[in-house]
Amino acid sequence: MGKRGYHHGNLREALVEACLKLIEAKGPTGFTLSEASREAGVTPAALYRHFEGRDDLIAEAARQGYEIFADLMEYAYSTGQPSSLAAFEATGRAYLAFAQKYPGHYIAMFESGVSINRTPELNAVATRAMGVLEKAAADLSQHIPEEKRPPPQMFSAHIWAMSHGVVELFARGAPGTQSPYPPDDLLETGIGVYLRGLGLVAPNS
Amino acid sequence: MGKRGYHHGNLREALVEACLKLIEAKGPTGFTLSEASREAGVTPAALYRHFEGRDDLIAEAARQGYEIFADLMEYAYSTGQPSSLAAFEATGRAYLAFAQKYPGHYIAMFESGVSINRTPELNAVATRAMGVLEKAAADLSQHIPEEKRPPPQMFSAHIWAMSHGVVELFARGAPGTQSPYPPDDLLETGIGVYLRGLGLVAPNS
DNA sequence: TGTACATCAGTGAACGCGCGTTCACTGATGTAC
DNA sequence: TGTACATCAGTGAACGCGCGTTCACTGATGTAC
Repeated sequence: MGKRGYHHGNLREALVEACLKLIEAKGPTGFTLSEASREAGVTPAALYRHFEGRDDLIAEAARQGYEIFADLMEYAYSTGQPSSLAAFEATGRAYLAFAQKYPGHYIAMFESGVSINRTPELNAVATRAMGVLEKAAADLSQHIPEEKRPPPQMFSAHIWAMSHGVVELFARGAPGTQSPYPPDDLLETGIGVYLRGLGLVAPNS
Repeated sequence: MGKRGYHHGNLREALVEACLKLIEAKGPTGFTLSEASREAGVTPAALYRHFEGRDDLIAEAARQGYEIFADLMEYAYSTGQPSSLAAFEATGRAYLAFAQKYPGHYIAMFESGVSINRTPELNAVATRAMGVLEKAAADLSQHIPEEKRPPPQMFSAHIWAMSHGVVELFARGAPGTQSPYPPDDLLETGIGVYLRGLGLVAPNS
């Protein structure tokens, strides 16, 4: 493990990790490929053995992120079964937990400008990940009286938006935007109010 | 107006505009000061007559953004008076409208990493802007039965998070994240459900 | 109206630097026999 | 177990380039008299 002299052994991964670290620190366009190579303990030219360039590197970071994300979301979803409410709330918590534990991946996925259609694999894994959230929303919306049931896609878009907003504004060290509430509580209560608005949880619980 | 030969006439503003345009196109760290100067039709050195450097330039862009934003929010708020619900909803719409009309400013304000505490003026105008949202939320929360009333700061954090999430995910040409609903509708309905959850609008309206 | 002078915004040359990308190379690893 | 050879991951030198920042300068504008 680590470098064993001339051959690194696992350079591709080391470069992705360097990239994640730098993205976290300086944003997706705030670092250079030379920095990433240096961080991995290798000449800049070596990077080109593994990636076509910057976009390719970031896309791989995003792909790995979606992979982890999809797994976490699937696990959370199944954890809450058979209650569709519990499953839904678990995915919400998993979303935030992922963003906090893997900020570099999160940024690569949602803030770097990599297109999800860049490669078929990227598209596939991203679809799998977002599919869990949509499924959880669709399950849950079965319980809403039909006449006041929003389309599940709209439902999940609302939840995704609130989750993403909480992450961006309150979970990162955003400048001057700290709120007196921890992000977990904010998301939990926000989703709670929203679900109450849909008639999915008791009005005065 | 425009450049009149040797003296530009309004270079400071021209540089801010170039900066906004470039931020919009390439993100807050994706452009160089040389590009910005070139865009303004001027030597890179000229920029230093007006700004200390990159951060200073972006901070000024953000400051101007907060100024516009605060005015828009105040106008929207007063428009909805005397109904606190109407005032609140108007500020929500104004938020989204601002983000769409001034994407460069929006990014400089909320995604560039400029600290709101960089200068006293920046802090002051940012506080003024966010204060409107908080005031609208506080007004409205008077109408919530006391025992189920969340703290107004939490209330406004929820709304801000959802608004920001809608902007980031659905209002920009985000990669592969387009939803079948226009952002305006998404935000309107999302806030609607949320307010219903607080008992602020009729359950089946 | 004209002239002399102060002010100051923008110039252009210069600097050292690190960047992305290429290339022929070299040295470590794996494998056939 | 040993040897010859193929493979291939990483090197290091090289390139041209644009960057940020400085500096003494120049030329336009404003103003005092």
